[in-house]
Amino acid sequence: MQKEAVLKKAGLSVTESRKTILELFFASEGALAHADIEKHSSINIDRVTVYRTLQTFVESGIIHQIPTTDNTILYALCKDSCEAGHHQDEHVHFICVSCNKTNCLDDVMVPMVKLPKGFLPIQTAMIVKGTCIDCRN
Amino acid sequence: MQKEAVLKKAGLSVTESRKTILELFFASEGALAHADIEKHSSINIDRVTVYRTLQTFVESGIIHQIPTTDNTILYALCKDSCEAGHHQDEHVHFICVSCNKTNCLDDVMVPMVKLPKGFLPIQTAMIVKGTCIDCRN
DNA sequence: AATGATTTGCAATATTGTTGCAATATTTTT
DNA sequence: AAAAATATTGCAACAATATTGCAAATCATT
Ligand SMILES: [Mn+2]
Ligand SMILES: [Mn+2]
Ligand SMILES: [Zn+2]
Ligand SMILES: [Zn+2]
Repeated sequence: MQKEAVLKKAGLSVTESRKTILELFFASEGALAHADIEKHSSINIDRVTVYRTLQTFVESGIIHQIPTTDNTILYALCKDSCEAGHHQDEHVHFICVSCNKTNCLDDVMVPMVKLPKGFLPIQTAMIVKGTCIDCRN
Repeated sequence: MQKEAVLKKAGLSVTESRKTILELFFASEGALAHADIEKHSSINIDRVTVYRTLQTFVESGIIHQIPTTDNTILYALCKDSCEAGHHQDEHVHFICVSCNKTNCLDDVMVPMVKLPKGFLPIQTAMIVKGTCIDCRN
């Protein structure tokens, strides 16, 4: 889908900042952190705008978050099937310890897991750390 | 195991800060973030010392990290079987969206998952968000 | 108790995140 | 196509979080 189409489908205004950030996600192999976006965007986008755009994109179901253990949040494009408020991204995420890229393994679904009595699951994330296919040489 | 024993087993000096922080983990039901420790420790521990202690504890296999999507890192006690450099904590973590506590589900192991050719896993984390047993009333 | 090694707290600095508000850009209406 | 209404952006100021070097204090060893 085109940048503008994605924004319009989500009911968002089409602005330069949003198109530029979306462009970055389209072009990127792996997931992006706030800092990546601030550094690599073609035009200059204010730090605050980046924060707000990422938040808007998450809420609109355009991108999803990937938890990490380094005080950053990673973001990656959602499938078209994701919608505002209701994400459908239960695939596994792979963080390469060598190149440090994070991949969405779109074809690997997060397996169900049986929880103790009383725990009611809503959403499950699975993050695998290891060596990615590009780094195994 | 006693506080001092834990530290000695890890080959660490036994200091007031370390005992106090360890105490907090023993007393806490759920996982702790840096901020929790800074706020709730009985004696006053400098912010920098808290950072350094957490790092040391992770490296020594005393605590393990839990990834989140809110720019914090959560920490919880490891099993006795964990050792420096080589953690053995592949259990599921449960974050309650109501009370916001994070539990180690020590008895729920992270299931294996088949990765695409070429991806070599080292460690897997699984975080379930939902409603915990205490909040289902 | 004295020595040496490690840890701690402070200060200074850097990085990251939040908020209000006026200026600008976008969408909708006329 | 212009005007009006709405939404977004950037700036500034601030708050919160994280990092580093170094001297003082604490801890382990003798
Ligand atoms: Mn993903
Ligand atoms: Mn745990
Ligand atoms: Zn790699
Ligand atoms: Zn709860």
